[in-house]
Amino acid sequence: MTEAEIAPRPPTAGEHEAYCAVERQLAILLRRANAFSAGMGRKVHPELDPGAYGLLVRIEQSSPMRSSDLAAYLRVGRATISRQLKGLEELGLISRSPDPEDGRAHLLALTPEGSRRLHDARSAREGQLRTLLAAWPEEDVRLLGRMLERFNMLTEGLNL
Amino acid sequence: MTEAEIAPRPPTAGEHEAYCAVERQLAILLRRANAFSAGMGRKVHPELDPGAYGLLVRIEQSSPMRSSDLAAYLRVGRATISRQLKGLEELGLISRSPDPEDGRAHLLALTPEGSRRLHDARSAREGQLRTLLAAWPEEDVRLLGRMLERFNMLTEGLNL
DNA sequence: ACTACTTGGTTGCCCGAAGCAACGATCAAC
DNA sequence: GTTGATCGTTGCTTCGGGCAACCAAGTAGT
Repeated sequence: MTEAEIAPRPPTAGEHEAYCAVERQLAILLRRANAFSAGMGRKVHPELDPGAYGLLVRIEQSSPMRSSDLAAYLRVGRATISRQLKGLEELGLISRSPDPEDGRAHLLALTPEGSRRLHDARSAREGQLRTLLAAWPEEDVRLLGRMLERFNMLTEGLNL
Repeated sequence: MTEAEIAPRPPTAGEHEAYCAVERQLAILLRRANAFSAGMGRKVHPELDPGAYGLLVRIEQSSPMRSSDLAAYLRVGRATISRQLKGLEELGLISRSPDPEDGRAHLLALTPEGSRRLHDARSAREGQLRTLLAAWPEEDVRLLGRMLERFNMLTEGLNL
């Protein structure tokens, strides 16, 4: 506890353990990510596939936006986004209008129907999370949210 | 802070906000999960695909184990596990020996080579995490690890 | 002991997600 | 105005994963 401050760079044993724990738990979570979000999405709405939910969330909070930005934000190629957006447009959940300032780009926005569906899905997911975290005190839930937010912010500007 | 204990069930406004924050950040993390673990795995070892890492971790800490248990733990079907294990066996990273107590089951274990590769990959991943979390004080890293662990434990016995 | 059901594991078939490359269309710069 | 970069879309492929069928091996019922 005393030598930690003296040596800022050498790989401390306790430091190693802390990173290793994060690495371990993150590996578990990421490995289960598919099954988890599928499980969440399945109960929310059969037709609104799990992947689409993440798109709608982002579109809502940053519309109007271009699909390239969405792709960069989610760390996937533009091709993937394009296909998923096509599906969402056919379902009438989003609209793609040409950007008046850039003839190449399209501006994305939620339709009223899309907005309604998103809010339904969100409250359903919140309900599932509520039952999952039922045993936690509210303060811990809040803390988990903050830690996840901080972690997500780290990967924001990164092209890893 | 006073009324929370009195009313254990009504959906408090602050409570709602807390769950909503977790839901939001979790959605982001899960949506990026593919790209993230792919990014981690790519730099670790080109031939050891990202999904395999999670299997090796679990096999190491719980060997000898059966593939069904592995499937249940990772929330995927036995078919998926079977295929991935076949690949790992062909690479010489794991061994599947018949269970002496149950003629149907196979017992999984890491080979020395598999153990070596796993440790290499783990320290590489820890290194990446270290650069990612470089700005965090050690205590926060530890806290993140604990919160993730608690969250993962919630989904442990669950068949969601 | 013979049959019937259950469980562990593998394989075939299919689907969805995602990357890569190529393309048309549109800016931007020189 | 020609060249180069950028935005979006589409074909092709790969990979992960679910579903169902199957075999082998336990387990239970009679």
